[in-house]
Amino acid sequence: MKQAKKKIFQEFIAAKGLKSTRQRDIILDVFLSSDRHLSIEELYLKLRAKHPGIGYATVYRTLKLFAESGIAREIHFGDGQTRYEHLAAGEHHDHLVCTGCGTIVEFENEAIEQLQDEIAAGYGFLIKNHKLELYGLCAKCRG
Amino acid sequence: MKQAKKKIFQEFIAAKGLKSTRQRDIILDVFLSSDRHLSIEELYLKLRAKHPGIGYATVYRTLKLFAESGIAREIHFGDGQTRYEHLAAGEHHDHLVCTGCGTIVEFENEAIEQLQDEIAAGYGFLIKNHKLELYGLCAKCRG
DNA sequence: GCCATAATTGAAAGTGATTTTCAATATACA
DNA sequence: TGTATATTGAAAATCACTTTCAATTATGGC
Repeated sequence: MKQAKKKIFQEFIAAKGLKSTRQRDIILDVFLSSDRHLSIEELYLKLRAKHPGIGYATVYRTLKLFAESGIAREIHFGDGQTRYEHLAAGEHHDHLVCTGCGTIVEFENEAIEQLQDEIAAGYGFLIKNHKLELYGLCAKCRG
Repeated sequence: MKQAKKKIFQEFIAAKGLKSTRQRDIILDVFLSSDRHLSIEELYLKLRAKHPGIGYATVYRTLKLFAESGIAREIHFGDGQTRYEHLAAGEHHDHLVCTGCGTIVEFENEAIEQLQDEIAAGYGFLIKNHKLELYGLCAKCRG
């Protein structure tokens, strides 16, 4: 599935008339083998550890391309940091965020998605995507 | 209901040992008589039209106070702008955002809220608040 | 009202995250 | 291989706020 995403990205690059570069390969590789929900800063530091030559701007630019190509999604948890998570085609999930320790849990719920579509339809909207985040305290932090 | 919010804010100010100022009164007044979901920039411009003396920093500071006092809520739609919406006590709603024309529709759905609590409970979380935004095209923009 | 104390203000400087600029370099294709 | 064009890294610029600071303004006691 890592290979599948790499292939999708290569095709995206080719279709756009862009070029395949050493940096993009490295960033994609490190990105795909990282935890999900990594902030750009965290990914940059991880990259720098093995590949000191890679610049900040390149990481930003490349992550945007990942999102554009569909293999990644940008997420904001309101802490001022942008995060990207890698995503399989068609996959979708929402987040539970612990405001105590920062733990992030992913979940999927078909019933909620369906309700959303119904609500949207009621207002004449055609939903393209959505964002659902639940903020609270995890079991540990509830004390 | 505008009066009710003004009263809540006055009480908040008093309880915190803060002062009631001309600027805060003006900003609150303009804020409450504005469309919901106004960005800070938009509110600032609207304010400046009638009250040229009011500074940017004061608007930012005052909106934060509104949020703290409970009469307003900060919202982010991922366009890099912070918005504030005025809110009646205990009120909660979510948003439908048209990515075509920017129209924002508010909605409430008890069934979704309940499902959220169930999901959260399943992971041991105690939910404090949540954010649900549906992005898509409104009836007009579906064309 | 008058004073003293402390909060508030506006302008400007400072932040932090992200973007842009630009000259040098690398890639793709003829 | 040559050439046109995309990409890169470093540094400067931008954007949306936040902080600083000296001047101004409320508030409570007398």
